[in-house]
Amino acid sequence: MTEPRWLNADERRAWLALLSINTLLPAALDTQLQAAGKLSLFDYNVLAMLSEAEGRFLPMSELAARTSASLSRLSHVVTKLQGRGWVEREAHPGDARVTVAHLTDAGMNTIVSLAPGHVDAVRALMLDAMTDDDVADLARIGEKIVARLDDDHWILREH
Amino acid sequence: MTEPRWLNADERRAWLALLSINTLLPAALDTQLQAAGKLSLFDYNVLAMLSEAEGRFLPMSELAARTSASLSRLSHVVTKLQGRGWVEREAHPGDARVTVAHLTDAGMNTIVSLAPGHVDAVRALMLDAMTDDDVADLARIGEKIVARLDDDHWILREH
DNA sequence: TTGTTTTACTTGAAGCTTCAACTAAAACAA
DNA sequence: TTGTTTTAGTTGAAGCTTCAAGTAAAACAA
Repeated sequence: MTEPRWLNADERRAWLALLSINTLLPAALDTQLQAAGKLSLFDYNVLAMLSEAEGRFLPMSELAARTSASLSRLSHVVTKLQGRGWVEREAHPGDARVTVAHLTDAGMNTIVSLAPGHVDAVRALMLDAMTDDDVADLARIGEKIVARLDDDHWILREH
Repeated sequence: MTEPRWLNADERRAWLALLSINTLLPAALDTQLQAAGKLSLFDYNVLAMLSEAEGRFLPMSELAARTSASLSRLSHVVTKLQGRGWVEREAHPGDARVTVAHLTDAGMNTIVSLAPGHVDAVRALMLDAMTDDDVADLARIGEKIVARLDDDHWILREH
């Protein structure tokens, strides 16, 4: 019978802080984006990832990877975004299994108009609380955790 | 016309890492808890916060604060946990507006049996990826962000 | 070639969260 | 006291996410 190793003080502080950030930060960003354009943080990220991709399109699988989402979740959301005229589904020329999500001009205009307010919110809610060293530390530690959660996560790919 | 200040490399890395952790970590912990006891991470935290409170009870508002949740969300979840016999609702003696949530013996047994597996998962998914210094840095930076999001958040109260 | 497995995605239902509206008691103001 | 505001919580509906099941094409195996 092995005693479970309990959390020490720093471990507990780190874990509880992450848990709280996890709930509060997306909620605050959702509120901002909902007010600015009636979309969620996840919706925004789908549009943002497409806007940064070459040709503004990506296969559903790749888009799911870049938004850390399940294919099912993404499929439902793309259907919604398609209904708003921001995204279109297209066939992949080489592989008939693949669906390509394509950001429309209307979708591009939407993200361009929302980006400044969203970035301001990210700054106001977290970055402004931190020194430059803090930001560098968080980037380093955050990427370690991401690597542990998913060792070939797209953000770890060298650019 | 002011140009929006865009994110620099470290800011972008920190933000994208946090966003990914935010999606992947709760999902992985939900999976573990779902398999171990058919409950969500949020359900677990409600039970955990009650189990650590004196007398194993807390007003709904205080429990909502300690789980970073809205009262509405908590109310729905407490109804569900009540249905499973893990929590009871009681009247507050001094203030008739207040509902007190009380962890039952069955609820206590549930959390005691789930805690070791949950802590192991938290270790495996994030803490084991970090050095002791990383953990201390994350605790410090995380609490700064929490303070920015909610300046009198319960985890910042001195103990 | 034919059968099997894997990959990529979609769908509908069930469960969870948010939102707006509501109730009721406590606190405050005149 | 009476009226107003604030606090504490609940509820139902709408929207979102997950889950299980399904489709169809590509890859692989014999």
